[in-house]
Amino acid sequence: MPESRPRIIPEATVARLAVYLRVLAGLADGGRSHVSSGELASAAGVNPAGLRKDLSYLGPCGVRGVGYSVAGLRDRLTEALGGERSRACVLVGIGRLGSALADYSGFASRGFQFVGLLDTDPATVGHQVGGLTVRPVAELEGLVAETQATIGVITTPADVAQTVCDRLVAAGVRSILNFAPVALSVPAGVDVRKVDLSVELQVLAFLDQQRDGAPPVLAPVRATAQGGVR
Amino acid sequence: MPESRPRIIPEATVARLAVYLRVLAGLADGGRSHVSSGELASAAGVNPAGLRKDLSYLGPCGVRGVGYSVAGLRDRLTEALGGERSRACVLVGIGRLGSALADYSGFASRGFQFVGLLDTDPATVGHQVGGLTVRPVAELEGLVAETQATIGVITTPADVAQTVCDRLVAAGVRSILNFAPVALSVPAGVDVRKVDLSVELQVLAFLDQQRDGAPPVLAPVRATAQGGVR
DNA sequence: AACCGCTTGTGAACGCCTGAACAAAGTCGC
DNA sequence: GCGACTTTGTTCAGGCGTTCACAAGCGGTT
Repeated sequence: MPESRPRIIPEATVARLAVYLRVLAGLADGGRSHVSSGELASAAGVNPAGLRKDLSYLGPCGVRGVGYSVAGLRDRLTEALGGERSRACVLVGIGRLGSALADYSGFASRGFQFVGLLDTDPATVGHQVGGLTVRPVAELEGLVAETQATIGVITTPADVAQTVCDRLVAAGVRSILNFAPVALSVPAGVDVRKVDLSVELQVLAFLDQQRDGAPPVLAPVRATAQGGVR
Repeated sequence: MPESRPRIIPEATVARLAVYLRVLAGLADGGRSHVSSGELASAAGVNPAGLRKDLSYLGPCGVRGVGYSVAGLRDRLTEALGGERSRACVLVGIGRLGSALADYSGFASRGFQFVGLLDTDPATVGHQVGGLTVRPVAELEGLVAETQATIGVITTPADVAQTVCDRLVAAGVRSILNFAPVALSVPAGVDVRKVDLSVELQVLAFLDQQRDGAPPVLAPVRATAQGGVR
C-alpha cells in the first residue's frame, strides 16, 4: 500500500474535507451508518458533484448504490487530514481575541492543543487562561523547542506581528495562522493562513451597497446562497 | 453624472481592495504622498500586476510614470467599498469569541458599530461588554427594526446558528458574518460570509503533514510568502 | 520642444476550480 | 438468478481568477 498519493489535493478541497469531517462526526454521534453524497453536500453547503470530486482525491471510498459509510469515511478523512495525533500550538498575543481562542473548545476537540500562551504585557503575564499560564515572549524559543510545537497562532497588534512571525519561524514553527491585519513574509517552506475580520465585514458592506445601488440585473444571482437546495 | 460601474467587481478583488485601503491608511498616517503599485503590492502581499488590475475596476486612478496618490486612492477606495457612513451591526452569542469581537477596535475604526449584543444565557444578559449591555435574544426583532442594523454577526454554538440566522433575516438583516461551524441556508438576496477557525488549523495541519510525508516534488511552491485566503 | 525613463492600464494566455452530464457498479425485489 | 433502480466515480466543458508581457501616457531633463 505504498501509493494512495497519486495526485496532490487542491487547497480549496482540503478546506472542504475538513468541513465534511465535522459533519460526519455529527452524523456518527446521531447514530447514522450511511449517507449519500447529496445529503452530505447539503449539510456542508456545497454541490453534490463537487463533494464526490473532492472525495475522489482520496480514492474510492464509497459504495455505489448505497452511499458512504459514516464511520469509514470519517476515519479516512481523519487520516488524510493529519491523523489523530494531537498537534501542539503556540499562541502569541493574549488580548481579547487571543484569550477567546485559547478557550475555544473547538480546537481541542479536533486535536489542536495549545501548549503555550505568550504576551509582552506584564499585566497579562502570569494570568491563567484556558488552563495555561501566560508567559513572557522571551520564552518563545525555549517553549517551541521544548514542546516541538509546529503551529503558531498570532493575535498580536499589527506592528509586532512580523517580528513575532520571524521568531516563530526561526524557532522551527512551519505553519502560522495570522489574525493580525498585515501580510506576513516568510521563507519558502512555511505556510501562512490569514484571517482578517474587518475585511470580512467590509466585503459584506460592499455587497450590501451594491445591492441597494444597482437594482438592475447584476451578477448572475446564486439561486441558493449556501445551503442545500430542496 | 453617469455612474462609473460598467463592470461588476469580483468578490476576491473586493476583499483585496479592503486590504489596500488599510495599507493606504497607514501610509497616509506616515506622511507619504505617492506610492507605486510595486510598493503597495509588496505591503499587501500580492502581485503588482494583480493589484493594478484590481484598481482598474474603479477606472483609472493613478498617474503613469508617478504612481498613485495616497490620499486620492484612499478616498476612492473608501467610496467604492461603501463610503464613510457607519454601519450598524448586531452580534448574537456573547461567549468568549463574541466578547472579543464586541471589544475589537478594528471594527469601530472602519465604520462598523455594534448597536446590540444578544445572548440567551441569563448569566450573561445584563453584563457590560465593550460599552454595551447584553440583552436577551427575545429583543432581536425589535432591536434590528429600531436600529436599522444591516449586518448580523453570529457567534453562537452551531446548533442554534440557523435559528438565529432565520430570525435575523426575517427582521431585515441582509448581510451575515457567521463564525458558527455550520453552513447556513438563506434566501436569495442575503449574503453570508463564513469564518471557520478550526478549518484553518486543519488546513495547516494537512500542509504540514504533506510536507513531511511527501518530500518529492509537490505543488509548485510559491516563491513569495502569503498563500492567500481565496 | 523633443527625448527618455518610469509607471500605469490592459489584452491575452495559462491554470485552477466549479458545475453538469454519463458510465460503472452494487443492491434490492421478484 | 435476473432485471431495474440507486448512487458513486469520472470525464468534459465552462467560467473565473491569476500571471505575464507590452503599449500608452506623464514628468523631468536637455
